Amino acid sequence: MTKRLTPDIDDIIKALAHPVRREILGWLKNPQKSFPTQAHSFELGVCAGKIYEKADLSQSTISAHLATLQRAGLVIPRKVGQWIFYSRNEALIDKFLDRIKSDL
Amino acid sequence: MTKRLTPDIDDIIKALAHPVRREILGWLKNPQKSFPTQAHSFELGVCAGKIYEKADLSQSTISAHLATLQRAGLVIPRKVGQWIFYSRNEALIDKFLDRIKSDL
DNA sequence: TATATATTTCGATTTATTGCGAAATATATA
DNA sequence: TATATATTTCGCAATAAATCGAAATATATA
Repeated sequence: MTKRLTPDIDDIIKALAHPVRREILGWLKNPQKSFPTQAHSFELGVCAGKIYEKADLSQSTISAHLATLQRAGLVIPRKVGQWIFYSRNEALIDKFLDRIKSDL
Repeated sequence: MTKRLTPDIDDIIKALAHPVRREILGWLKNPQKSFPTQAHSFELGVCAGKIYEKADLSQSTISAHLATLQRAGLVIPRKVGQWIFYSRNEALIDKFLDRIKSDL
C-alpha cells in the first residue's frame, strides 16, 4: 500500500520549489542554533517574528511563505497568546521523502 | 562530502514542480509499456513526438516542458536523424534523491 | 480602556510560468 | 531540388506567484 499524503504531493513540491521556503525549513531543523535570540522555549517551534527578522524580506512576504508551507502541511503552527510558533512536520516530511523516492 | 549537483537543486525542484513534467518522467520509467506504438528501439529513449501524442497538450508546450527537464538535467536528449530521443538521467535523479533526503 | 506587540489580510504591482499557433530549422526521401 | 516529417523557437495572451506597504485582527498589558 502506498502511503497517502494529505495534502498531496503537488502542493508539497510546489511549496518546496522556492529557495526561501526551503531555507526556512532548514532553519527549523535546528531552532536553537538558527534563532539564538528567541526568548521563548523552543518546545513549540519558532515564532514568525524571529523568522522574518532573519530573512531579508518583509513581514507580509514571510507570512505568505509560512502560509504556503502550512497549506502544504510541511510546518505546524501553534498559537500561544499573541505568538504563532512554527515547527517542522517531520512525519509528513518523512512520508514525502519515501513517496518521492518510490515515485520519481 | 556532500554530492554536488550540476545543475543545482533549485532547477531540479522547479522542474519537478509541474504535474505534466512529473508525468513525463513517470512515462519514461517504463517506455515500452507507456509508448507501445513507438516503432524505434527504446535503446536511446522515447522520441518527442510520442510524448506529445500521449500528453493532451500542444507540440510546442511539450517541447518547452522537455526543455525544462533537460535544463534541470533530469532527462538526456539524443538526436538521431530527425528524431530526438529522451531518456531519464537516472544518475542525477539518484543524486537528487540522496541530496533532498539529507537536506530537507 | 488605551496602547503596544505579533501576525495576517488586503490591494496593487511586478515578475515568472504556462500555453497556444505560426514560423523556423533540421533531416530524410522522392 | 522539392516535399514530407520531427522538433524547436518565436510572439503573444492568460494565469499564477512573489513582493511590498498599509490596514486589519488578535492578544497582552499598563
